Amino acid sequence: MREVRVRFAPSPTGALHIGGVRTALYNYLLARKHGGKMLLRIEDTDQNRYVPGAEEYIVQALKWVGIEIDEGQGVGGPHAPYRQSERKPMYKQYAEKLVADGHAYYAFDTEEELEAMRERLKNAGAALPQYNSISRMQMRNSLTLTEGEVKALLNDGVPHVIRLKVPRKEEIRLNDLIRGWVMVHSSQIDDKVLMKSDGMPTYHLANVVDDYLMKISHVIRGEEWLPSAPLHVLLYKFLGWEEDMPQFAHLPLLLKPTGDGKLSKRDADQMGFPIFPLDWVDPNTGEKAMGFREAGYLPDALVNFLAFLGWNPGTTQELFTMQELIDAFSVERIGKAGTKFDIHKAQWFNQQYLRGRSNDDLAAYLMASLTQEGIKCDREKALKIVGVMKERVVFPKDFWEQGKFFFYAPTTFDESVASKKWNEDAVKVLVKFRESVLTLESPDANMFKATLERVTQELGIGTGKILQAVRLSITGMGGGPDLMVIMEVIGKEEVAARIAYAIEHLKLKVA
RNA sequence: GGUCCGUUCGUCUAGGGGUUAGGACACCAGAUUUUCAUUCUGGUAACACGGGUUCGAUUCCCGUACGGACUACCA
Repeated sequence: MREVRVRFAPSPTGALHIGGVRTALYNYLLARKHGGKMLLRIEDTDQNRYVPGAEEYIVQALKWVGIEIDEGQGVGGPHAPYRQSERKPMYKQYAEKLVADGHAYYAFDTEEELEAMRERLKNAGAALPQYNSISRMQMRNSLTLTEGEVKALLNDGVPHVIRLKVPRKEEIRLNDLIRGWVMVHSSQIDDKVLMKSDGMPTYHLANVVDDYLMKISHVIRGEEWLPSAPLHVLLYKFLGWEEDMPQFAHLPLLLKPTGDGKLSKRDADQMGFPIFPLDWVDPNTGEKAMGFREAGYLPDALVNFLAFLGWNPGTTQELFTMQELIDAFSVERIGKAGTKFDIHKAQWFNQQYLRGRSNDDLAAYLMASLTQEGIKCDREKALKIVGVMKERVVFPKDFWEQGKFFFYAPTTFDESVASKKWNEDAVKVLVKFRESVLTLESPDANMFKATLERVTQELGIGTGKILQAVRLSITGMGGGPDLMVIMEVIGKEEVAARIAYAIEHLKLKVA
């Protein structure tokens, strides 16, 4: 079997879309599964759309999610350079060869002439107003001009492109790994530009030439490429590379969560979830977008989630490490239908992975948040907080955001809880509890608990009846982790102070 | 418009000529938890439609509908 060599070939026109990450992931999984190579090639043949920083972003993003590049931009390799703009001189000879072999031709038409042609065809009621086997005979190209005229134009440096001479009647067949045989008639394909007038190849030429030169065995890419895949097959044939043609696998698209249509940044913004792996600031517009990383997603959770968007192992196992994904992966099990993007599932994965982290790691997350807030906290305390919060967080930042009461006394109290649970009995208990607590010697959770129970017993009030009021006085909220542990963490003075404040503050409300 | 691709619970999906159509997320209910969350148990919920083929079709075939992609000297 041929060595598996796959490539991820993004265009540096902005931040890497999450769908792109999934494409890269599937490529990577296949490469690793078969002990093959994963390449990264930058497809920057459109100089107009180049966005500074995009390439670095792509490299960083792949690195963050754990997709390792064996060969390509950023790491080098035997087929360098891996940036198509730097490979510019290599493409022309293949285009020229196609011309020499009668499979391509020079075209000198101006933009206006092209526009006029389309207009004319449209008015004539043509199904598709394009440059093809019929219309090309009315245009200015090396098929209609004499050899001498063509030479003269070329010598004069008249701007021109090289177009593929697509056969008039030919059934083009393509065996896609995911979709099976796809048949397209050549009459449906237009004479695509192969070399642009600026001397750069178009995607179609560059992609085929590079995949051949880099010995790519499988082309795994988004479904948006399926319509032009037959064109690529034609190119392999005309270039005499049929034997080395890679296998194709066109991935189903990622769709927006509600309604229909391709997932876009707009949808993500509207629904408040990220669409890029990392934070991104558009250098042209200055527009900022939050990344999955910054939103608190763990890379292994994101990878697991992404892997399941369009693929499944055929078992009921849901949680997979990268290595397990590699072992279980197969292109055959990739689905055909588009996949709606459900951020809930991503959150669930994140929660699962976060729980899987050691308390030491989690404490580190919390301490990082605290440092940002300018709060000092020793490791022991952080460990305690993390231990009691672990089962209730989705994101690392939740330790801080949902646990602020560990560091700040509440200044406001949840109205609905106060109105329901704050009453004379509660206040009675709190007053006495506060006094008792102050007499304790560095109390732990159990001592707080014992004290509270003793007080309620003495007053003949059920602990359950007033516990939420106690919680309210300490945290300002009606829910949260083990209250006794909270008290242990903040200490008896703080407990006493908060109770006093709460009694004072809530007095008016109740009266 | 044309070409191509697709269609199983709300979502991701398993399955596949005869099944109580399975799982996960979400949702709902009960239990546990002194609260909330967790956890556990249970529940609601799907084969787009119409024709064939067949003893039998959700599964195979053909249409229709719906959705998507593509239709640039962009990738």
